[in-house]
Amino acid sequence: MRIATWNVNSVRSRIDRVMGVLERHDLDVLLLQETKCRDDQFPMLDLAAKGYELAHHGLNQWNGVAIISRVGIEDVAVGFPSMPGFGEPIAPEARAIGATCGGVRVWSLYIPNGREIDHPHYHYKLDWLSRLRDDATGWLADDADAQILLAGDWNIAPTDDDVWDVAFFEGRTHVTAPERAAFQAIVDAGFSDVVRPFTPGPGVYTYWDYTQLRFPKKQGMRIDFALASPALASRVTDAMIDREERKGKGASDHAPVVVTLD
DNA sequence: ATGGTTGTATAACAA
Repeated sequence: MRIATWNVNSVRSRIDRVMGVLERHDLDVLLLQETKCRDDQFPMLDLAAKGYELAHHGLNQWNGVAIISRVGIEDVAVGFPSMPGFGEPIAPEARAIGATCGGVRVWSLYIPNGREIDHPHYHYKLDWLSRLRDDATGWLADDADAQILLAGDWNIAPTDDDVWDVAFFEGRTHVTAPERAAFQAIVDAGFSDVVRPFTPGPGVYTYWDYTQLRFPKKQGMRIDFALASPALASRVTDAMIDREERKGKGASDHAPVVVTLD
């Protein structure tokens, strides 16, 4: 079984690349973030022809998360139970969707960006991660053998090796101590990064800004992660970051992250 | 040069 996560940055503008990623990696499950469309706008025709089912949660042009699966989609959950909204008045956001696919509970997660340190969105980001940690801790408490994958765009570089220049990020989000602590708290709850052992750093990234020729200059960030529960982590036999997908005209600014299970 | 690029509800936007 093979599962990938990818911040696609608009599924409508990149459906051909989505089909290519599914085929190239022989994916059973693809978790997407930033689909940037409502449920009724999702381009499903080619996917259905290839035997894939869809669970999508999209409300507007900004967010949107999806699960594409050819091994079934059961018990779909729109958001995790304690997930907070954002804004004034507080509005729900399409940043998490969960389902059981082929016996694995998968979550496609689009963690809030944070925008700027101490911006209201930054505090929302930390609250969002704290509530995810609390819920995920409960899932493992209910069933220590649960096979759960928390995967997506975390908008956090957990270590200095995960950014191209530490000095550049001073005073910016994604690398601050509270964000890194929030990420580590989920690791401490029992969810381990199953990709890093197969893609050791530094200099290994999943995201490159569109501007400033960041990709050809190899100036990226590792911010997309697949965190697995203990029972699922023990099944992982391989993982890779599909840097090739970032090349060429019409690429997303993120690369797919692919995990292979026994 | 608070600059560049890309997405879409084309905005005094979000990423």
